[in-house]
Amino acid sequence: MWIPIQIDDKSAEPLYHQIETQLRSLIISGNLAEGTLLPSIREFAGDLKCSVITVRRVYQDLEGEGLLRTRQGTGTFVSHVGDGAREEFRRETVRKALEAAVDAGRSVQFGREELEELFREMVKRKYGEEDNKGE
Amino acid sequence: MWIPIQIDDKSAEPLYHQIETQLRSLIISGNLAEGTLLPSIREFAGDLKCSVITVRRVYQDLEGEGLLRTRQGTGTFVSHVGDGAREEFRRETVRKALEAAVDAGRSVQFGREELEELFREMVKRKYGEEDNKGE
DNA sequence: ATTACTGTATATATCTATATACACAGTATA
DNA sequence: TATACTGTGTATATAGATATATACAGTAAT
Repeated sequence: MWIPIQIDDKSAEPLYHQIETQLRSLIISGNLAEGTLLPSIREFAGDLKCSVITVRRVYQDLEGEGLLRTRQGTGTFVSHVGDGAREEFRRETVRKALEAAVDAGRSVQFGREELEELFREMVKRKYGEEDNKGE
Repeated sequence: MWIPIQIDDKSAEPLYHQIETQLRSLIISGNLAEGTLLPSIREFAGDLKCSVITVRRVYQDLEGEGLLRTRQGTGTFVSHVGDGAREEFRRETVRKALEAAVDAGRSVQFGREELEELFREMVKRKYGEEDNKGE
């Protein structure tokens, strides 16, 4: 099975992290349905041109997050993520990042309005084009 | 001269980073006026119970950001930060953090409204108490 | 049982971040 | 110039993050 993962060699972001982020997103978004058998660590490593250890780490991490289930000798599957757990997970991910951003603002004496203004700008820039081109 | 820096030994945040963040905040906020002679790296290291190298790194980093000026043999001073540069600096700091947060949201398929809602919650939680106790 | 797949465990290599010691060099003043 | 401060440069220690090779163990089908 083919999983669409794009690796950027020039990025400073660690290899395992790039894979994790993208695979996680595929699962959370439902692009990989519950029960899907993922490629074996060796096959996936071949596709991604990395070692099996790196793929294994990704599978292990996502299993730790409850997104995958593994059975030795059989393979690694997309596990069932209840709506509650899925929402909790999505929310926590974003909440942490937002908290860091608000803390950053406070550390340089950003006022509430000032922060909100900059946030609106960023949202517009990042979400704004979605109506035009659906990449 | 005494600089109010609080070190949390239990924190996972690196020592140099805790010092940098707080000292930067003191300068940006104007609590340390332009031209102020900071403690020597040795004196400051004594206050903070860390090595002079760590203090030096802090001074060096903040000098790189244009917040400090150093003259060998004389000392390290708070440099003049023009209003433009100060605003640019504050804005960039927060902009980066906000961008990371919005990217995190998009990576888990957060919609615009959903993200804005969570942001409002966070702002309320972090800024909300300021009317009650002025710490 | 043999084969050919699965994932697992251990040990290791490499790099970066963090923190340090200590010898060196500039500055100011008596 | 001697002294007593300032910051600087080099070399090093330690821990954690990142990535790997290789030998091991479970599963399923022949």
